[in-house]
Amino acid sequence: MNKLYQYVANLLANEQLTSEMILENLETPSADKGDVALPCFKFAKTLHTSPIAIANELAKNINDENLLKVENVNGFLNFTFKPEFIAQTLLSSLALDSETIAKRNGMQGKTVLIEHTSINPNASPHIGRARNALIADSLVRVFRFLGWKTDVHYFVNDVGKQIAMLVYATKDKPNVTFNELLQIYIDINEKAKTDAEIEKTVFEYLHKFESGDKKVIAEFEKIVSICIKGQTAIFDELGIKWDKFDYESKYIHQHITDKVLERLKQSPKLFEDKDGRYVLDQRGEDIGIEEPMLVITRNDKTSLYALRDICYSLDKANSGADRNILVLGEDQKVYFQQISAALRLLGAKPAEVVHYSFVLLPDGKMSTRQGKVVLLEDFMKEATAKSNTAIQEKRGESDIEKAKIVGYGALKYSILKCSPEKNVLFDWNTALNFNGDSSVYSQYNYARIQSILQKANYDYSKPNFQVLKSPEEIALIKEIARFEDIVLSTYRNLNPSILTNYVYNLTTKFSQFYTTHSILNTENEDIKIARTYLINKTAEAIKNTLNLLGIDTVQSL
RNA sequence: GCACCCAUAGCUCAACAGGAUAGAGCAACACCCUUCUAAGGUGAAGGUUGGGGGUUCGAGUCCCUCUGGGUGCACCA
Repeated sequence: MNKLYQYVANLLANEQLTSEMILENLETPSADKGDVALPCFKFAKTLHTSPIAIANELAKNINDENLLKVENVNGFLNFTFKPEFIAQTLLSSLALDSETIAKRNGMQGKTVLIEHTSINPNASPHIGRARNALIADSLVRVFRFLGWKTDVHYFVNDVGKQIAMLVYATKDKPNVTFNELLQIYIDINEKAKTDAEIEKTVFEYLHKFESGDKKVIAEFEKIVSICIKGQTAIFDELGIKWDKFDYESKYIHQHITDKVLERLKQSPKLFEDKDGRYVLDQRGEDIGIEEPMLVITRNDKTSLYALRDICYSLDKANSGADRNILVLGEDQKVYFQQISAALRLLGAKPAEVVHYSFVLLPDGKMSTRQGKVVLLEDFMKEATAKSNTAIQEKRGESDIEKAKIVGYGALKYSILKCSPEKNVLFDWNTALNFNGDSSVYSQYNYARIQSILQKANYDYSKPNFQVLKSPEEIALIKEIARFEDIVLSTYRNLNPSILTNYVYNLTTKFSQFYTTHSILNTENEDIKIARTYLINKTAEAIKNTLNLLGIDTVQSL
């Protein structure tokens, strides 16, 4: 909570307007108007007076040595503080570390289960799927920062035609590698269009797998293992990890689907249709289709994906976690509503869902079949190559480790920058832009600060905050002080783009300060020490925000 | 056809729970490196917030409607 807001609220509170009522209405105006503003319009109804009169009344009794001026502008009461008071107030109460912020907000020790990505384990992920992992990974980091224990899950869809197809297509290729699978998958799908035998054999495989044929299960496991290893290796390179991989097949082989089906049979909503399949009648539920019905078994009463997903969702709901979050593509919106309705029918609480829209290319949608995709791996390579070239030009020698930090940062930033509900328009130029609104901008300025701090061979741990009073210093201090609220806002909205906006604004304020004021070459010792302290805190705020986005910093760039 | 999401500068995005004169970056134009990293800074230019109604003291933000894009509409996973 903004300390200046609290100060104003305490200053103004009276019998009619409690400090809570005032706090609710306070906002930050543009810098030329003041530091804190109170719009008085909402009080007009309850107090039966005009907003302007209320503002005048409130302003009348204010006599505070820390205020420079209080102005009533058409019902907005604007407060301008003495800069040294702002510096003192905000910096003395500043917290940027996880421990303090977690404690302050009382979230320590709670548990959140987050399921994400869970893509078909049949090929290398494209950047559309990566959006799922990137959003979720940032949320995991935010929860962890706020003191939560995180439990990150991946639901492996190891049952299904897509795996059976790969098993069929690779049966004569004992040493098939992950990178070959995408093309093999595309080819076999093409071939199956004209050759009906393929489909028939594939379904035989699937049937054997489901009914427990050990040999076929081993073949499925081999392919799935190659896929999961291949996919997680890529995500691992980006620092994205899971705690647990849950296999869909478990719900079949351990007969959990049968047990849940028995429970569903207790409900009048479940019926057997004319073909002998079990169907949930979901009419009357808030589901965005005309006649919502969820078919959960085949006519031989074996499970369809929906039933297995209900079983899995039940497990997650009953895991004991305080919160249960699922990051899911917008294509699954209606389907998720259906699973949620089924869960409620069983007396369980559905997950909280974060939907994201797809990544589009300049000439339209991605299409695996047309080969019109940008693979995550290719994006990673391009980003690293471009940043390494830039490093080479600047430093005279290449540095792959640093190039990866910079390149992967740009990759993550370009995708996380967009609010999840909006489509990301991917084009190489924007994504690999290392100037302006990009992660590189923040990493670069972070490195600038580190360079100064290395030369600052004096103690700056106990500064006199009150010597910081220039507009650039105050603007920077205010921005740093927002850090805690920004993390909480990201947490509340489950939206990492709040972090990208913040780190860019914060860095801009630093860069403006940096170009107008000198730190090491300042004559006045007090100012020199206070400024060094300030840039150290700036660096900490930049680093922490970038880390919450899954982006690393470098000491020099 | 029905349902949900989105539409803001030439392009890509902001605008904290409706608040004051809608902000950045990229591109294009003009400046600033003998001073702590120019992957930087400054200036000028760029807008009827897709169209039309409504609610409100106040609407990019809420409601209705139209247009355009994204997504989905039982027996795939």
